[in-house]
Amino acid sequence: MARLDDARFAIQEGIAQWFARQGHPELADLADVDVPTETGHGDLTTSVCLRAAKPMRTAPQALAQPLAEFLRQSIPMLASVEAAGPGFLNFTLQTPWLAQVVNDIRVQGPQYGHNDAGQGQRVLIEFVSANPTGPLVIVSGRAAAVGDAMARIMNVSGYHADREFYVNNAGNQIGKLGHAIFLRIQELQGHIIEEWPEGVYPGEYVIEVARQYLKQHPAFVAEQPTPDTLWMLGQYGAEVLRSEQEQVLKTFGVTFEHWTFEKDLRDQQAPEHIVQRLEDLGVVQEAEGAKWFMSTRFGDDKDRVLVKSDGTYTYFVPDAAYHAQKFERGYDWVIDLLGPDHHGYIGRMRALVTALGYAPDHFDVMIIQLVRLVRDGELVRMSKRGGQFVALADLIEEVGVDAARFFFLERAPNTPMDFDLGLAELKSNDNPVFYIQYAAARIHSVLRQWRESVHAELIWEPALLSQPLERRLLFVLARYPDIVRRAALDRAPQYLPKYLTELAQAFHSFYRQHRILDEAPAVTMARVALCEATLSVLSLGLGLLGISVPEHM
RNA sequence: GUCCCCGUAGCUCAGUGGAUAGAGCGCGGGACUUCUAAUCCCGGCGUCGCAGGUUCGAAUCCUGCCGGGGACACCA
Repeated sequence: MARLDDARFAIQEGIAQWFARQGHPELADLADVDVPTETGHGDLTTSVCLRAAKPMRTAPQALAQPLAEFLRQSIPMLASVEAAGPGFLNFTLQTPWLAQVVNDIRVQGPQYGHNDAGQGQRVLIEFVSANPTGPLVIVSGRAAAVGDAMARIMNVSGYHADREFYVNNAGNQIGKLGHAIFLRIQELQGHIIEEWPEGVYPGEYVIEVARQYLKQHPAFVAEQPTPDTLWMLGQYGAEVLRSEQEQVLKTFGVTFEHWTFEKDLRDQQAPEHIVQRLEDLGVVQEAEGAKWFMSTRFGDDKDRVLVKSDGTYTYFVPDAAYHAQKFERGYDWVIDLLGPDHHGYIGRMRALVTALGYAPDHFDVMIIQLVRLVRDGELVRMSKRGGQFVALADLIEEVGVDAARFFFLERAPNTPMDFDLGLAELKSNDNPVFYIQYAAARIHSVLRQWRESVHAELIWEPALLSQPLERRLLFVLARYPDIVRRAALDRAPQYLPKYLTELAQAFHSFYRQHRILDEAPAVTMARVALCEATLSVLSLGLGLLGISVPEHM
């Protein structure tokens, strides 16, 4: 149990007791106890008097005074309880009690911040899932950073989260890729390609794939582009490109527990099965020569075609089969990270989940908005279609994994972002990643000198951490478990970068104001303990983001 | 036309129905013979797009409107 929660529960308990004594036990539910948004309103605050005044037919202030008095006397870890403003109660924690958070952090070690928000539920997070027809682009990096961080955050929040990459290696685009490879091979074998057919990838990277194929199959001669040949080349290219994507993601610190291939699902006749299953449920009808899923019955805008009049499936069918399979695999939560162009897809997929009898509110879609690259205030153009684009691999090479991940995670996933290349490259105070890492490096440096020095081993004394800047740092450290839990429940990884910036700031202020090593031994001991705790939380938090913790900078 | 997301400080953005709406950047000033100055300290009057509504209380919830972006295929 986290320290701040202990205080929160003690206060809620006290409030419940007091309301019970007033003959209103039901009002205890109104007791919110939160960290105030503004400093100067205590460590924790409640608006319960404002909420309870009406049902009790009295003024908030009339409740605040006696309740404050009661809580002051009944809750030991409180230093003060103040009635303030229109009827808020502001609580200040006893500093030595708060200082014990340093021990909590030491004792819990890597478990600090773990919480049970997920109650053991299994979660499948599907993300990136880029078509295997080219290198990963920038927005895939954003999805990778967000999906991976969400998995890490949920895994310390009582969920069992798995990461999954879905490979669309069975659709038309594979044929087009095959065609592009075929044409490139022809080029390499001396043909001149007059013009590129519509829809065939002209990207330069295809030349490399073609070259590689020829190296492995020197006898191949590109003459007739038969469907079989194009399909075979497409499969070959898809696997080469998918494998390159996997490597780039690995460099980026992102690995997947599962890779699911559309082709495997097709081979297992999953599309046939899902159509059959929907037919058995009586939610399919034929019209205009096609088979339709009556998704409007389940809240969708319009019904969706499953089987076209030419007898082939729409892309929705394999996707539907895939999502059904996710739930069948025993996941309690299915989370998809999708691009903004897919939001129309949410309604039909949720309708499907509902039709199949799974819990639609356990199907979450996080929309990952577009990323625009900016340098010196100007847009850096990227366009996959034109064959020129900025690849994720280039971005990583240019700004490094840590800066890239931090910038992607800093903002709410579902708002469009400008990625400032100039700022990310900067190894200076303006770069927020270095600001946080610098705090860790400073602590490492201090602790190194501490270990190398001659000193007595004392038990550190919490009462010695009483300076305002020490207290501020203690309080930020105590908030960490809350931040992690909220990030997990709200699916909001951006809470962590913000928190870590605050933590680094609290540390830098403290460090600038106070000496650590050349104080009286007992003071040094307490501050060393505080530094260790800070380093520990910085490391845990950066770890959840997949960002390194340097010992030197 | 229908639906979704977004409009908050010069810029980039936080903001969980609560108090005087906050950070970073930029700009100006100051601080190192001291454990890493990649740091710290000081400086913030903004129609929270507009108008209604709900509420003791709204940037936050509801309705309408304005502006920006996106989605609305028997394409994937």
